[in-house]
Amino acid sequence: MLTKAEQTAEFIIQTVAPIFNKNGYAATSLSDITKATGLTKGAIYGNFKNKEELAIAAFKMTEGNMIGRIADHQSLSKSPLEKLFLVTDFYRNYYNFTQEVGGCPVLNMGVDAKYQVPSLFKHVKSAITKIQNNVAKLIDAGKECKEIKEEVDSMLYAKRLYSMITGAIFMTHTMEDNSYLLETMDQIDMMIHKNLKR
Amino acid sequence: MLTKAEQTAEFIIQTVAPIFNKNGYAATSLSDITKATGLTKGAIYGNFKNKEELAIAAFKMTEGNMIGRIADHQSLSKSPLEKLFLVTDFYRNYYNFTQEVGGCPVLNMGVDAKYQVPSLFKHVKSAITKIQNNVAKLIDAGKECKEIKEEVDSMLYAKRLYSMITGAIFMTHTMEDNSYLLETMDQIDMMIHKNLKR
DNA sequence: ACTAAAAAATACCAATCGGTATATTTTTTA
DNA sequence: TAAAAAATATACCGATTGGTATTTTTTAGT
Repeated sequence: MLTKAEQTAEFIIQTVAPIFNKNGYAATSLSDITKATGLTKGAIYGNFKNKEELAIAAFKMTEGNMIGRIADHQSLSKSPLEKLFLVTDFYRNYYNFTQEVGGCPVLNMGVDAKYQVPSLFKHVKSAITKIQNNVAKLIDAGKECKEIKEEVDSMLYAKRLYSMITGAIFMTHTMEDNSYLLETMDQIDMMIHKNLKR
Repeated sequence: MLTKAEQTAEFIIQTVAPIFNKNGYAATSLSDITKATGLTKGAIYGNFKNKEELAIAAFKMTEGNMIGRIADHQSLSKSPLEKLFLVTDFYRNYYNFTQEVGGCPVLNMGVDAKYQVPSLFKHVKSAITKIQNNVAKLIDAGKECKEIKEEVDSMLYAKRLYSMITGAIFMTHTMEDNSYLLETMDQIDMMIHKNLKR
């Protein structure tokens, strides 16, 4: 059973994560946080050391949630190649998903935290590495079961894939036009068919 | 001849642009601005209505500078197809360029200003539209002089190109690894050869 | 060189910032 | 159910925020 404090901490994180994600670290004030949660500074600082630690906790929660969703979606198929297509399939609905949480956490915090909150920025880098490695491993597994060409450079394609996806996320969000995301996923699917598939 | 005020305004913009670009709008304080310029608030507010107007002026300057550099680089060739390759060539050196000015202004401000400074965000969108239209026009010109296939959708490819470039910029900056930018430019060059070139 | 106008510096404003020490309330445990 | 412990609220801190009114300095025109 969770203690009261653990419940509160979880509640604060859930409430505050989209605010940090939307507004960025500096533009999210303690009063924004108390107003949104309905709690006082006492409760916030009783559960978190400071604003920075709270922002990190919030990002880690959102990151975990996101990676979990991708993993869940991938589990729809056993085939590595199919799982790759499920990745693009996941990102086809990403605009809706990210609007719930105030934009893409990796993109937003990657830009926001870089020069402002190095401790948080490290977590962004690690999140990217995780997602990228997941794709690389998928490609390797695809080679092993003869679905994917032996000669493809899995890391090169993992980087390509995630780089393209992130670009599409940025464009869709700033141009407020989902077609960037959809067209890029089509393009990636084509790439998988042409360059990866055996 | 420029008046004193015009000189000062220009100096303030030049000094302050990289700071806004690096730190974002909210995290750039008036005291950051006075410290960097060596001027007082009186001088700042004598030349700009407020922080917001200054941030916009700073972005417009950086944007103009950037678009100018792309245009200059394109003028190295008369051929539309060659100009397309010069675009990717430009972005191969983009990591160095952006480190001077504290990161990519379009990317940074696109993320930073979206929910914070709508007036500034509009300018980011317009900057993207300009660059994208420039690429689309290049493709159209390429069709006209028979360098590029008649059937290619110029807008689709302009969006693809800029989306991929932006993704690579983000990845290179947050992973602090220039290979994303270089590999993406290789990939785009390949795409031009295979899908656009006649 | 003198003067009017423009520009920049100074001094100040209320509001808000992140954070803390203390008091109060709510849980938990005995 | 009473006491101990944990969690939350209150009240406060100095520093800084963006912005302005006023004074001083500098520039430009004669």
